[in-house]
Amino acid sequence: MRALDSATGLAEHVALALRDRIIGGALVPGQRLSEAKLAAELDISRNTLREVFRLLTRDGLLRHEPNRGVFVASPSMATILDIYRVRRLIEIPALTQAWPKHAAVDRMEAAVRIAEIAQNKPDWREVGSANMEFHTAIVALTDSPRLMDFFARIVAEMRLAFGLLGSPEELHAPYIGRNREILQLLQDGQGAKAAALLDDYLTISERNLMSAFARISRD
Amino acid sequence: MRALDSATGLAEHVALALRDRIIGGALVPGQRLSEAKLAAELDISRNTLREVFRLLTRDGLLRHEPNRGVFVASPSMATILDIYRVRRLIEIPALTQAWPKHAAVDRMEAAVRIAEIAQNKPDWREVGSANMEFHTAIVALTDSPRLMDFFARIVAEMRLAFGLLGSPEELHAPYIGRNREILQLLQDGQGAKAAALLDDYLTISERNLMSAFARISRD
DNA sequence: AAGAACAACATTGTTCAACAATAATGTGGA
DNA sequence: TCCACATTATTGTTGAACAATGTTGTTCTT
Repeated sequence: MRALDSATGLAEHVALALRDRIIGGALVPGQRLSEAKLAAELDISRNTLREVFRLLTRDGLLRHEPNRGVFVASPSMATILDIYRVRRLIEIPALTQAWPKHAAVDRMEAAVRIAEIAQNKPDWREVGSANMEFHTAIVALTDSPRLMDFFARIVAEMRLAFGLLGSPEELHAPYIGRNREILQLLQDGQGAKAAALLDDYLTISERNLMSAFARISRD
Repeated sequence: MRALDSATGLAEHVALALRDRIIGGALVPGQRLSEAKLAAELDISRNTLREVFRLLTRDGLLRHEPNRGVFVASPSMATILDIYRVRRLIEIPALTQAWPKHAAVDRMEAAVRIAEIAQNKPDWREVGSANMEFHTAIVALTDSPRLMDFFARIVAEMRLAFGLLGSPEELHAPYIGRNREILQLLQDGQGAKAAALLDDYLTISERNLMSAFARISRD
């Protein structure tokens, strides 16, 4: 038997580890992942690795081509556009109709605080994580298990894109203060205004991502 | 080797078949699916069956409990509520901002026509399928691969709920004419009005489903 | 007789080795 | 050079085996 895993599921455990390597940029987008090599490297059987692949494919981090293998997903401009369209569709109504005392508001507040602390270290990777958590908490305001599942996939894809782009400071730093404002408005019962601010945020963030993307595309 | 499969992937092929059995009601919601028995019955290996399970779990048709097995998902009222909330969130903006000459409009029209023909046979199961296709086409108006993926899962879960409820006539018949109207408004460039009509449709449909659900819950 | 401890039993989780099916690669001939 | 064909590598699938966990049934105690 392998090492004792914390919860359940060796596959899920390994998937977590592989996800970090993908998001962390250790695996280049577009790169093919050989079943035999990776299975040996991760010290799991091919069958289990295949399950890991399926899990990560579901999250949009891997792409599976029949009889050819799996590849690290490579986000394109179309990917970014689609992601932000989805984010707009989900996050804005979530904020608009949110109940200011919803438990997820505490999650939002905690995320903002963590981001502010990490900003002073500074630890931009943690700022990025906290920012994602902030938006995940926004979706949690809906209490919709399906939306939360769906958004988790979106978050994974965004992290992949961020890791690909590097320069976490310029990608995450500008939004910490804005998140605090959004939170404040929501707590004051002004969900609509908070949503408007979020809309701005999404526009700016999307533009930033796209231009960073254009930059590396010229290489 | 097994029978020659049409496209690629024995697992996907079997998943299709199993999905039909689940949706068709051959498998009772909540029922546990034994790996050994099902693998023998479907004439595939346990490993492949496990992959099938994962595919259907992703679609929300199966529920996986670690070390206990997989079970046919059993939709609850909470499921229906969540599904309709998601449908509203996705379908209404899709229609509102749709381009009347989008290719998906043809899919909508084809779906309406098929439903009208099936209504006269009458073949209520086909009416149901056509109705689903109509709404799938609405989501396709967005050109968002992520939304389309997501909605496919929602559709699968709805079909499971419909199959569970039976009485396809009262569940599907009332909406054929309304779908035609929605299509007409969209083609006339009145996306907003079409969306308003769709909103009504969703309200009525949700209420119908819920009351049908309450009926069987009293058994 | 009721309930708890414990021993079978069954099922899922994971691995391994093998072969089939398909794609990628290399080689020879026109 | 480029096509056809054999070779090789990789994925797809299987079956058997064992470990880990859950379930069930039995016995012992009170």
